[in-house]
Amino acid sequence: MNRKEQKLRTRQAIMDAAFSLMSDQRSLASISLREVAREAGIAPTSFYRHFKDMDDLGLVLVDEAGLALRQLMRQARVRIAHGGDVIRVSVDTFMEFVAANANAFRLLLRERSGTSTAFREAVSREIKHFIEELTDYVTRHTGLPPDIAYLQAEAMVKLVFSAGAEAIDLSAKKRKELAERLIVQLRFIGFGAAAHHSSRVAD
Amino acid sequence: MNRKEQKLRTRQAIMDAAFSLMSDQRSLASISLREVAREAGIAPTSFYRHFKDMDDLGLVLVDEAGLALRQLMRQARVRIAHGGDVIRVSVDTFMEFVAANANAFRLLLRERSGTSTAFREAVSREIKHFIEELTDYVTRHTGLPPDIAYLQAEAMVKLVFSAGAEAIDLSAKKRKELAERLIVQLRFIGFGAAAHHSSRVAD
DNA sequence: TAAATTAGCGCACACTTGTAAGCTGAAAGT
DNA sequence: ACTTTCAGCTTACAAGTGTGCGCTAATTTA
Repeated sequence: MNRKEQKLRTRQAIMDAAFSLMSDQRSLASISLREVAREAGIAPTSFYRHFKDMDDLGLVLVDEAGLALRQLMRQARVRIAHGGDVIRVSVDTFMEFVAANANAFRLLLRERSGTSTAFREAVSREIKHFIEELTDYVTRHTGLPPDIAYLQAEAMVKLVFSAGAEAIDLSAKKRKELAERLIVQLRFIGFGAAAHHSSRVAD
Repeated sequence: MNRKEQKLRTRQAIMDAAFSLMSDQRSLASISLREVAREAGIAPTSFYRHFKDMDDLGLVLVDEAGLALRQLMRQARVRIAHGGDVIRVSVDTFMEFVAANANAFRLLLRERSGTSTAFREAVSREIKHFIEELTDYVTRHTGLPPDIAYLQAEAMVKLVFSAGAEAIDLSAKKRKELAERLIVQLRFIGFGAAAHHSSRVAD
């Protein structure tokens, strides 16, 4: 019984090693299998007992980052339920996530426009997930038709991710300013979507 | 005199080689100096007669891509002057650029969240340039105060780039659909910004 | 015309990389 | 108690990397 457990522990050590080798200066693509093994404290060839190759590892890491992102959303929902402005709470929660899970977020950002189709698709899925959840929320709370709600949610998520990318290596102060700007911009979108809808209805 | 000219030609051959080695599967970071030299038809060590190292080359390429982007803006302005919807013309022009200069755009996208601070700053500068030009346009054509015009322009540019990133490996048909969605989203922002302004004035 | 400059080359070196092959010892299964 | 399984190891190799050094041949300068 102890055997499976130990294997899982090593597997986790490999994943931790890979994450910790990432930084603003190193992308996953620039990290070698041997480096990861070294950091994880195993022989290079032992790596293969856990992952087919570095790409295989990468996909698992993307999934993990996506998971963290979904936990973030759940946390945001809890906070919103406790009262407070929806947009502000969401943006603040997101910025906290970016600051706390910088490497995970960097991974998502980089692989979004990276060289591997599989990676890009994996990240794409995570973002789509995000958009769909928000679409759902928007339709339920504004009564906007689904197509417009989707456009609004998509624009918002893209803006938030774009701001997150910018925030990732900014000082806390600058990040706060960025968040404030983002909040206003999100309101533009919300307002615009609502106006677009009512002008259509008026026709 | 022929000496300088030949040198420039080789330099250009190196840059062309680097660009042509890039694709959706290969990033600049994954291309070796030796590969570039091979593609350019020179000895590996001859590379150093033109660039300090691959990073040096990369920065020059980012600048080139930025230049192409600015030419794009100029072209869009010409088209707008010839009549037609501003947003639609801009989006169409942008999408044409993305399709025609896929590798240049990919370079910008990747290095925006890449591992080199110098690269990130270089790309950041290009995008900022873009935003400032648009801010200028918005203030002149809507009479919005500069701070709101900036927020609007920033949001629009971010959305456009985000869509460009998505469009880059899409079929022409899907790209067209994406462009249509983008246009609506940009209108949301324009509308929202204007509404935000007038509600403030009303206070 | 003689001297100086320099783009480009070949060779060489010290590394790093991914991964194949085969061994070992301990845990799990019988 | 015996056998099977298998995580992790060592060793090994071929391929690729960046770059220092010194040469050559042609252009530019004086």
